[in-house]
Amino acid sequence: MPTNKSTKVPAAASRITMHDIARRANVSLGTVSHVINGKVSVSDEVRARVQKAIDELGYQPNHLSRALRTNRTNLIGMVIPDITNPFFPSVVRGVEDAAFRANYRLLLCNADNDPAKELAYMNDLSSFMPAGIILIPSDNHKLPTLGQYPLVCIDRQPLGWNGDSVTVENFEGGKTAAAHLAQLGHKQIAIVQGPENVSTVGDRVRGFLKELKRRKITISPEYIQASSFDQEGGYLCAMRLLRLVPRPTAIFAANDLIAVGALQAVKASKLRCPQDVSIIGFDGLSVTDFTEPALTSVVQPSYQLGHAAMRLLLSRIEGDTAPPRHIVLETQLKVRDSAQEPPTTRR
Amino acid sequence: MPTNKSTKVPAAASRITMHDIARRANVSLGTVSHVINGKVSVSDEVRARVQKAIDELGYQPNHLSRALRTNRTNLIGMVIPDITNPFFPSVVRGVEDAAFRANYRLLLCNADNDPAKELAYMNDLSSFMPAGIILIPSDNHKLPTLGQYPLVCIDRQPLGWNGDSVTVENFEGGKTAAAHLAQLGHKQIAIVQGPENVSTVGDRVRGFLKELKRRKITISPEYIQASSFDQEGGYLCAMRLLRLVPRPTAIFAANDLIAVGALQAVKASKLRCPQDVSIIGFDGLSVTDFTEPALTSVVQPSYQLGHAAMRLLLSRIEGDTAPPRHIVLETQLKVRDSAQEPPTTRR
DNA sequence: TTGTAAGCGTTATCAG
DNA sequence: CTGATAACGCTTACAA
Repeated sequence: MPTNKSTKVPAAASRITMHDIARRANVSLGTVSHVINGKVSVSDEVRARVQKAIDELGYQPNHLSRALRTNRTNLIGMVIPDITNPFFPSVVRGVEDAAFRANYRLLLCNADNDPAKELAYMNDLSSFMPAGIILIPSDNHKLPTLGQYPLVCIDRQPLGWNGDSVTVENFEGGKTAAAHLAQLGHKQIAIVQGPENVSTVGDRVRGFLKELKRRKITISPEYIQASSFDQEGGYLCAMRLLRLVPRPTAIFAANDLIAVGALQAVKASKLRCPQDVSIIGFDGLSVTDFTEPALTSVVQPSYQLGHAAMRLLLSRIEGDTAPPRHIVLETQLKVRDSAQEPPTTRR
Repeated sequence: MPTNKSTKVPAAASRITMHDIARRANVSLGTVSHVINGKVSVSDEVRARVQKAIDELGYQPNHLSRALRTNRTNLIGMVIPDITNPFFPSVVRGVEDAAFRANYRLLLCNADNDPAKELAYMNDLSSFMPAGIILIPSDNHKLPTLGQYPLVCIDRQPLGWNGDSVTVENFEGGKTAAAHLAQLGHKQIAIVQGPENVSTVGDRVRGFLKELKRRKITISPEYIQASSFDQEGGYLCAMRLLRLVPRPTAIFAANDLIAVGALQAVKASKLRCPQDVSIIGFDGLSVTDFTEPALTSVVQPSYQLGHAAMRLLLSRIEGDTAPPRHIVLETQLKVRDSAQEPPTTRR
């Protein structure tokens, strides 16, 4: 180990600054700035000299000092509930791709499904002077008054939020799922819904029920179970449903993890899916490819969700002051192997 | 729509600064800084006055200007191949949790498995004066000379990299997998390995082969297939293997997605897993819970990988100048249902 | 077309 | 213990 009497880390070799460029190119600091930003015209000769110096010294502008001056960074704050939830990575990717193309960078925060942590992050983010923020709320709690940057909410909507948003047609998606089961001939249909304080869930279930009603299919209260948004919850709720008499011939799960749990419950009950019980999920996670049978599911365009949100945010950043926009993306039924005709009507 | 003659967005209400605090508390700017940073002692009376002003005005320090002065932000740059790959989210989460606790924030970049994009991001990151960088390399390409901040490499190792790193015992993990299959009685064992330019893969396969050799189990070259790191690759390679005579009784897959593909190939070939063909994967992704049968796999501690890397980085940030450290985490065999005795030796 | 200088919000040095 | 003041690296009027 090298002897080092000083307790301090030696100062890192400092970066190349515009001063260095100016000195080497024999021009003033302002001129360097002019060629870099291209807002003020500069003679070709000087421009070339400056450019040469930039290349030779490998100069890279300092985002921070620039931000301090212009009052805005090229940072986009993104606050999500939990990157570990398989629905979110592709949303994040959608945001990042759109951001990267426009030369913005992503400051990612996991609020951990904790509104307090979410708030802490939102406040903290403002210290970075972000160009804008994208939020996937942890639940539908009310948002405190925001800072001075544009904000777009994705997926779930905070209570009373009427700023920009990008969501999917949860209500329509629910209807689609109901129509599919009804068309297959199901009459005994059960629902495993998710947590009540998540706005998307309510919409899905309401759409589902509405479509059933339209088709004069009634569903008694004990056929509706509320679960957490995971596999265990789906398993437990489905177990309860499968013991009912008459046993439901189909189960609508409010998301795919619940659907996977329900599938396991069917198997654990020595029943077959889809021959005895059909299952239909929501989300279109890739895990639905791997189950046996592959899950029929209402697919959300998760990547598009992020991408659209970022594009909307960009327009705000560029000064678009139109009234709040609410972009709603379509869902799509992906028919696979977990739903077919109910046993009684089978030929 | 409101009439708005000006094309410019009205200047946002500017944030509260230290000047505002100073004015309200009737002290100088420097004094405010002193109470905030606590490095210089301040009389209780003045401290209270300043603190009161801070609370009343809801002051939050500006990270950017602070960074400009101190030459360091509380940002951690993290460059990963693709957040959409199910192995990475939990690594990211591990990093973020450790970072958050120490009051650092995460700047996340998807290099998209593209070394050029990776390099671009690494350069760009330095413009934010990050306190440090965590990199999961896209492949084993050589790293260019880095900037002045500490860097920790996770998982895959760049060629010639001898700085700090956190990896898992891929070699040992491979041996474990081999030992498990051998103990079950398998003799006809095949391998579907991943891309050659990813350092982790080679280690897994080498460990696997070494253990087989030690046990005097030979494996002919056509039993080893190279696949991409995904399900399709696994499916195709496994299909080829299953047509060989004698047919392998077990397949070692270099990662879980490959294993899932292999499982589908077994089913498509009208064979049963594990009765006819055993499969063992690597990673311990949650998808292995959902397949039928559930996959036996060598589990990597992905969250720990990120967490340990961030803690190592923190120690560097705080000035630890010890020689490069190479942390190697253990893998663990998770025995589930996809591997059992080969058909011939079954009682 | 080029240069000068003020200022963004902090920290840190040095007098008072 | 408190207060001026320079400096961090950059942008931007404005002057030359």
